[in-house]
Amino acid sequence: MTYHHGNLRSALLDRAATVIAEEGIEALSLRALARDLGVSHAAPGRHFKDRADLLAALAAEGHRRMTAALNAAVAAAGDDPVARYNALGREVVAFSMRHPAYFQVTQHPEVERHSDPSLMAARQAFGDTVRAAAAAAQAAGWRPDEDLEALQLFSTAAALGAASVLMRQSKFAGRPTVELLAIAGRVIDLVIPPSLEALRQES
Amino acid sequence: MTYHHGNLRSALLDRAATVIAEEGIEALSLRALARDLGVSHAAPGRHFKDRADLLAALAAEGHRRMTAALNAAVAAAGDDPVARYNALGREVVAFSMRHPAYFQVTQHPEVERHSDPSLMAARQAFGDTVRAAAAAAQAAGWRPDEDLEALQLFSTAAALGAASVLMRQSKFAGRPTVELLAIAGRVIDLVIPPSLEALRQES
DNA sequence: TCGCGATGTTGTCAGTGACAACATGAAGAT
DNA sequence: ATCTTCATGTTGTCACTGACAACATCGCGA
Repeated sequence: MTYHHGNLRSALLDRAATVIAEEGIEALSLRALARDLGVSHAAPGRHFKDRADLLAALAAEGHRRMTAALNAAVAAAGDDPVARYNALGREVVAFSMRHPAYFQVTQHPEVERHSDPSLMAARQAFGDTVRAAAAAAQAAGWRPDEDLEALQLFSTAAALGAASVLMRQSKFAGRPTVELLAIAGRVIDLVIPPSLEALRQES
Repeated sequence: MTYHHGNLRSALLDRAATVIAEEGIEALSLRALARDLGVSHAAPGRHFKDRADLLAALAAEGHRRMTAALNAAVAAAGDDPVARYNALGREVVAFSMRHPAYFQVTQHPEVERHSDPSLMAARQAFGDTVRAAAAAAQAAGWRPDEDLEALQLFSTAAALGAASVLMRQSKFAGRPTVELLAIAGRVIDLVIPPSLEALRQES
């Protein structure tokens, strides 16, 4: 019988994402992951310093995937900076529905306390993407007199907050994703209109 | 030596709030609470069915305290429904800073999955307070054409999301509370202006 | 004074995380 | 082909945890 799994680190991360999506972060157990993957209880310790280290790695990957998705959504939205930031906000919620485990782990307070370089770098890149899009929208005419830090806090809080509430409030459970995305879209439109043209018509 | 603590349930909840504020929810341990309070490891089991039950009780208390604080803030804001809802939003963030443990436990996904009747009632009362204030603000002229469910999601996501981000993002750590409340105030003003008069001047 | 329920206690079991020491596999150097 | 080294498995152990059982004490009401 072979001792070498060959790809255990990736398998642990993938399996962890499945468990988190199904049962939540607190249900994650290194020993259970090892059992699921057919290795001994100490094998995960060869790839991750401890349970927090695995969660940090998963959160780093989550941030990277989310940043990539946001950049893709922004690029697909054309040249209008207001439409681009609106698309970014909608993609935050869409991403959380496509990847509940990655989203949850990026937002979990236990993980945020972990000072892992890879995670901090991924978080920084996420912040840079949001900041650049917010600054461009403001420069184009959205809330020009507002402090950018407050604008950023406002828009990320609304998008991340809406994603979290839609994910876990029982009143939204069971509703079709397309309906939840529509509600989220209206929330994002309250944050920033869907286009510069729409912004001009508001004023 | 007396066997009867006399007030163990309350002491457990108080001590749990302290541990959560200092170390986070995942650091909470029933045995450690029992040690801290000088009782045996099984004593907490006489007051709470399990660890999740204690967290649910703490979250129920957190919701009750937050609802009371929101109602007080709304009442203190006078008769203008727009000013009242703005004050409610600011109080969400102020409460989270005064009572970090209660706030965290009300927002924790692990706790939200717990179907405890007292917690669900407290959550319902919180939702009723927010819904009533949002409906009154809308009736007075704030976003009159918008779906109330989307408006509510927008405003609660922004307020709760801002509170969470200010609490745990390292870029805000160490800043004086008065400064964080000022940033939060600007975020809430972006959700809803501070008065009906200010709302009229925007249009 | 007695009985009963509330609320403590000691004890046990299974699971966990973390770590140590040992075992195997793969890759590179000779 | 062989040897060495590092990566990555293994078994084992310890302390802590949650949960539960059985027993012990306390307080209150009859």
